[in-house]
Amino acid sequence: MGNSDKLSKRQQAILEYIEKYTQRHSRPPTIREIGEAVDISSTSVVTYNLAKLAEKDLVVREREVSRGVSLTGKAREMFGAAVNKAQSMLVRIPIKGQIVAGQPINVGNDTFETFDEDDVVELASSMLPKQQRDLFALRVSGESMIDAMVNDGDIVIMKQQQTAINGDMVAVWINSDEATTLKHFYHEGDRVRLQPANPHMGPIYVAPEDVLVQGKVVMVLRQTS
Amino acid sequence: MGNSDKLSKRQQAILEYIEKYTQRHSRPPTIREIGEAVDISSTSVVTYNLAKLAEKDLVVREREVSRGVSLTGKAREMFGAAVNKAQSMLVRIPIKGQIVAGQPINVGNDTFETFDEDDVVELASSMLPKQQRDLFALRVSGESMIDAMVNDGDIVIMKQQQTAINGDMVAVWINSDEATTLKHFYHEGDRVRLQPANPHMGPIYVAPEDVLVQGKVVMVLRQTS
DNA sequence: GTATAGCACGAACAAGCGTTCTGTGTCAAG
DNA sequence: CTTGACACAGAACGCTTGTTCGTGCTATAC
Repeated sequence: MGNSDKLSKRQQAILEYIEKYTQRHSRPPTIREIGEAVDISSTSVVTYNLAKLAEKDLVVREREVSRGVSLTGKAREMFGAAVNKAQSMLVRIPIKGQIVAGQPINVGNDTFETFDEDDVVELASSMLPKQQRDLFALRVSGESMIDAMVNDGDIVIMKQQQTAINGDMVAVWINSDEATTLKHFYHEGDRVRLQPANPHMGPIYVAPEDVLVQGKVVMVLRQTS
Repeated sequence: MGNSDKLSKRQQAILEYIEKYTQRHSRPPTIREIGEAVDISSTSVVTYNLAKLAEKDLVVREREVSRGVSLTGKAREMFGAAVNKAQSMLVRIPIKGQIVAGQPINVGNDTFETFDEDDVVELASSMLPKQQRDLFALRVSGESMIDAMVNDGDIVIMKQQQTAINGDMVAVWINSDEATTLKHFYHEGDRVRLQPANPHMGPIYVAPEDVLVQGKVVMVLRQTS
């Protein structure tokens, strides 16, 4: 509010330099480095401007500590920079292969610990369920999952489990059909109802011993560009 | 290979301390801070151990620079920490509202600079196109996008643009229908073909002046748990 | 004309911090 | 028993880095 909230050009440049330097060097700059970068020849002028930025809650300073300057969350949001909070970490999920209608999912006994760079999906932990163990990804091959509104080429993030509770979207192998399908799973008395995600389509009913739950779907991703 | 690859307990503790301190303070520790933390009373012993860790490609040192120590990627992977590579940053995309069939998308002229924490999608930059300006998210309301295999509740990540090239998945407003739809866009002579993503459904044809491209879809997200 | 605030500057100083030097102890190998 | 490698230790030093002080210029308010 008012003129006091405006930043001088020098102050704006200082903030940008701190952000860029910290990203690049994994540590904040010194007072002298800031001065050199924004064309201030005196360390006391840098200190004066940092004090002003601290008043505006854009930097935090620690006295008599080398490189004791950091940007506040408010400052980082000014840049639209990705704010890496403790709970929003990147999670890398291996793409274990493909999901194809005519064969069961092969997730094997791999421990997912060594995998190629090309075969991972990176997601923010905030987008995933709390329990992030046993996650893997499969890429859909073919049009057989369209009733689940999952297209050829989509990526399905799954949690490895062999049971389902009502409403779970699961990958099931149906023995009698020799097919894998993605559907919402419901126990109904002595049979299992498999409900497509597409509300215009009807369910199918199978004997419990005819289905094998191969995993629970936690997310579907479609990249269109 | 052999004993020389093993870390001493001191060296292991030093790496862990550097990692933890850097996460917590947004800057690396000093030689003296490391010494205090792992019970080494002499700065020269810390320096000696850091030199050993550098030989093993676990830290990088910069000479005669305060806090000039950082962990290598190899060291971070040892902890199973999320590896934040330069190209894999978290990007936060605001959820600007809903996409509903009977009204055009309202993205307004907002600059996306202030938004609630609850209304963002966090994604790895590796999952997004190179050009990440002008991205926003909309949550789908209703079943009108089912021909695009997009379900009620799905999140659509869009890029703000008003033109389309052939094959782009776009959100278009059709004046004569008074409807928003998501379809693949093709110029065909003097008309526009809008092709549903569901391969079992046929295209619609509209006059170019009857459609308004409101954005290009770059990703669709469905959370099922 | 005076006072105040904002912004700038150089110099000096103080504290932080990394490097170097010298010395010691332990252990394994010869 | 000797030697060499490894790990450790304290002290001193030198450089890096942050703080303080005094000064100057401009704009604004009274």
